[in-house]
Amino acid sequence: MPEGHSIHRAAIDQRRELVGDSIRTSSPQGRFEEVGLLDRRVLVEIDAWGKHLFYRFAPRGRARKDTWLHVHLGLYGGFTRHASLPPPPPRGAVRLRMIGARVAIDLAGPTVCEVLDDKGRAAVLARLGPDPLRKTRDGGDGREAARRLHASGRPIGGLLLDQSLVAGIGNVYRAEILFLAGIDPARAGSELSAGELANVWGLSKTLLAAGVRDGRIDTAQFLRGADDVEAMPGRRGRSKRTLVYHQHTCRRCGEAIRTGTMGARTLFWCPHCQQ
DNA sequence: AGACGATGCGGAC
DNA sequence: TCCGCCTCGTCTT
Repeated sequence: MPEGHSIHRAAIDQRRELVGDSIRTSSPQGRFEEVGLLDRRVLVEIDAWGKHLFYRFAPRGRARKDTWLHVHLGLYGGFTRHASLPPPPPRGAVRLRMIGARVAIDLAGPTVCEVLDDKGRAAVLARLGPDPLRKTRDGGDGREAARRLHASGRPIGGLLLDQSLVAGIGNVYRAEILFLAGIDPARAGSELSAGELANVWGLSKTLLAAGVRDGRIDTAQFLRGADDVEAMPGRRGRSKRTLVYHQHTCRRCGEAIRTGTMGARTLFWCPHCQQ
């Protein structure tokens, strides 16, 4: 489920159906102990930054300050939407259930589900680099991201997973971005030209935005002649189409795709197309 | 019934 | 560098 595109997709969908409502919150599974702090507050905004979601709740009673719900899905977290109210009994381990006036949303398996004040939220944001899916704070032209990537002598394949440099890219997109950019993942960030860094940023924007639009990862659409790439079986019906991630043969040149570990994750690349 | 893996990441060593 | 978190569909026994 979760690279940056899934998070922004969830923000868009939930914004439409939850924002403006007074939300009933509960933790059926019981592992979210602060859940009562949010109950019956009005949800006024949902914001996504990289792989993080922030839900802003209006003050209740005499309180003055907004309260933020911070969610990070981690590796296997996910949302389930219930269109009919009241929602059916929770299925599986539901950490948080939010019931609005129109829909109910269940959250299961997140790495992070916590209540934050403004300060706490700012501290999370301070650890994140620019997000190519955002239009402000250098989500714009990518100069800040290029600066951060260029400042490191570590391999670009690892840098793209470092959320403090660029926020939102995960293991699938890093492989696809570097393939389409024609960059060998082992090259140092400091070694990349301004043009290459601009290209990495542009591809990050383009590929992630397509992921938001499509509701899945489909990078095969960006390589001419790769229309026949087969969709990989996905866990929840959604399947992805990739050019190098979990592929054996290069779609462009036919060379065998190489695999290795970089940034503690499996990296896929084409030794011929990525120099 | 049990093992395994997955688009993530912080913390211990 | 490795472990553990904590979830669940799929595959194996």
